[in-house]
Amino acid sequence: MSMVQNLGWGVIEGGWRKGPWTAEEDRLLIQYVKLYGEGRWNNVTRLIGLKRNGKSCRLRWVNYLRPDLKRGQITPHEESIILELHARWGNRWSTIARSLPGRTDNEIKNYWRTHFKKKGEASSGNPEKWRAHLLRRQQFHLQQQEKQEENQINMNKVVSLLDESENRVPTLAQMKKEIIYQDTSDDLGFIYSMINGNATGPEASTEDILWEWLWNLDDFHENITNQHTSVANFH
DNA sequence: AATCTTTTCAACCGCCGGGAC
DNA sequence: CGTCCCGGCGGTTGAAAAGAT
Repeated sequence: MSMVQNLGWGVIEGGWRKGPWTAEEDRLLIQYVKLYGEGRWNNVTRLIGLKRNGKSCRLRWVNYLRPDLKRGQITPHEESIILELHARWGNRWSTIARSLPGRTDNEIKNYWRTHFKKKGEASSGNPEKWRAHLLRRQQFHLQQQEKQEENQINMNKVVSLLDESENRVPTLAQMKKEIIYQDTSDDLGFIYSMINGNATGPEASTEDILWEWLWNLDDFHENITNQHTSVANFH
């Protein structure tokens, strides 16, 4: 096996790079898609000079770089869809993924395996862990709600600004920038501080009630997001 | 603070089906 | 026909992150 120059992670094997992608490699792949579109992945090396085989490039694009990907934690709503469709289809991850816009089969597969694979991991066998899981998510979504309310306030500012000054484009662009910045700030540190602080769970409340509550939060979140999008598109 | 254990998830692999030649 | 190439799928891996001791 003289072709293999290094068995370690992220180094050259037989002329192709493998392992985790660098920012520069991502840049090149994005450049490729911009110039030549998605597909024909084995042309990437020839046309852009990225030393990755076609399969690796495709995977990186569809699972990570695609701009229509929805990042961040799986929502309770999404989780319920995953559970429902998995019950119906089994491990047909790509089929399931088609019902979850912005989520990849890989992501769903990982999620299901880590949360529901082992018998009783979360659901029946290990109530403490399951409750901790629900609590963590509950706190997350509460925080999410606060963030969205903040954004709502900013959005109102934008709207009133729009009303006042008919054609002040630069000001509006500035506000948009501000909102987008807040929207994408992805600091999860608060979750842990909240858990450490007052982590006495929703004691004997039945799961069903909690679920319903989480669903409402989720719907609220989606509402706000949609409003935000429609304003952002209105420039 | 240090080390050992567990979990997560990005990226790999082999396999397969479809289309081009 | 065959066979070669590509892309898509699902299972698996192991480095890094998180958690436990």
